This record gives sequence, C-alpha cells and structure tokens, in this order.
Amino acid sequence: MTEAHPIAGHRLTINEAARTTGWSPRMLRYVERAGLLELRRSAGGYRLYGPAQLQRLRTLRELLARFELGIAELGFARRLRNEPALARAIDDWFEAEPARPESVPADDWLRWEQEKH
Amino acid sequence: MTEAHPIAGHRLTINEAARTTGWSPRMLRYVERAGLLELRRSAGGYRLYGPAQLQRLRTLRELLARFELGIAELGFARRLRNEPALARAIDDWFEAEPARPESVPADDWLRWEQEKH
DNA sequence: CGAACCTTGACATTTTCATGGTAAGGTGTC
DNA sequence: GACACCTTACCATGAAAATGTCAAGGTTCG
Repeated sequence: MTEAHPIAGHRLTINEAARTTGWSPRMLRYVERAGLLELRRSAGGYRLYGPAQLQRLRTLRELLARFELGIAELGFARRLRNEPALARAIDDWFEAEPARPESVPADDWLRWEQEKH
Repeated sequence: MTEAHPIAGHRLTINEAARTTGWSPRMLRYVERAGLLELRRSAGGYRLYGPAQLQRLRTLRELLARFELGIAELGFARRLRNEPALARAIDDWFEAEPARPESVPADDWLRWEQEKH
C-alpha cells in the first residue's frame, strides 16, 4: 500500500498523476503553463498533485471532449474572465450593428442561398 | 465620381471593400466564413459591402489588434454566446474548486516562486 | 460583345497548438 | 551514495489558423 515515493502528504508526483488522470506528463505541464491549473511544489520544485487537482484534471478532460474544445480555447475563456476590458470590447462588437445585412426584403440573398446548391 | 461598377445601390464589391478597410480580399472571404460578418449578395453571387459592413470590418480590425486576438478566437467568443450550455459548462469549471492549491500556508510554494529566479 | 471584376476551389507557406521525445542536471528516499 | 523520478529546455511532427496566389469559369455593364 505504501507508495514508492511518498514525497509530501497525500500528493502525487507528475507521473502518478498522469496515470490516474489519463493525461500524459507532457500535457500536465502544458495544462499548467496554459494557466488552467495551479499546483503546489515541493521545496525542490516537484509538482505536487492533490485530490482537488486530480479531480480538476478529470473534469477538464470531460469538458474538452464534450464540446470539442482545445486547451488554448479554455485559456482564452480564462482570459475573458480575467480581462473585463476584453470581454466588454468583444461584447460590444457583437452587440453593435446587426451582423446581418440590414434590409433583406424579398431580395437577392435568399434566392442566392437556395440556389447555391 | 461615378464608380466603375455600380452594381447595386451604394454597395462595394470585395476589392473596393478591401481597399477601404485594409483587409485583403482573401481575408474578407475568410472573415465571412468564420461567421463574423454576413453580407448581401448580388443576384449573380457577388458579395456586396454596405456602410454597416465596412464599419464592422474596421472595428473588427481594431479589436483584434488591440487585444492581439485571432479570428478564430472571435469565432470562439461567438460560439460562447450562441451556446449557453457551453458557456455554463466552462463557467462551472472555472468556478469549481479554486484552481489554486488549497492551503498554502507559510509553505514551500512561495519559497519556490521567489527562488525560481 | 468585351474588358474588368467576382466566385469557388486548390495548393503553398508561416505560425501556433498539441504532443512526443531527449538531454543535462537536480531531488527524494532508503 | 544509488537509483528512480522530477525539472527545464530544446528539437520534431501533424493539424489547424492565417494568408497569399493561381486556375477555370461566371457576372457587370458600357
């Protein structure tokens, strides 16, 4: 029952975390750099994964799969919630003029849309 | 003063729009496919840019430059506002467990953060 | 009709994303 | 001190994003 390397409390090192979460060690580091997960470090700099982090990694995996997202996209989502100015600017842009061409009376467009096979 | 090709009302064709907005014709088509702009079409299928669309393209340019965004990211932002389920799921994920490792008492981490040069 | 412009589609390139290795050098534990 | 494991840094690849360009074929309008 004793782990091979009981470094600190009940925390796993990167390879152990990789095995129990399905991510590769390489990706665990990547996810961290993407700002999607913060970890404790041992005094020597080892990444330490606790139950909370492991859970987070599993749900992250589900989330990405469920909506076909990429890590970069989640990183962008994180940016949206940390940069209100960004979120506001983007919202304003979308809110502005209706993206759809104003008057589209019994007009060419529909005809085109249907005929374009 | 008369335009070379007064195809329809006061609407520009793609090359004219490109010149007045700074985008390349290629990118104008790309922006359209990315779902960031809807246009009218002439009966023959020509893209027609009205004042509203031109303005939108200029502000889009500013927006992207100001925050160093890519068209794909804006596309993702658009997806966020069209798929509430997605937005909710992502929000939930971020809201969940504090991404930061729970207890960080007078702990290793800070020491690490500072020493990492 | 004809010159000038547009359309879609395909190929090419540069950059970024997502991943996998590998190397050089510390860390942890017995 | 040994041996296994970790760290950062760098090289590598395949797919996607961002752009350009060229080809074959319609559209506009004088």
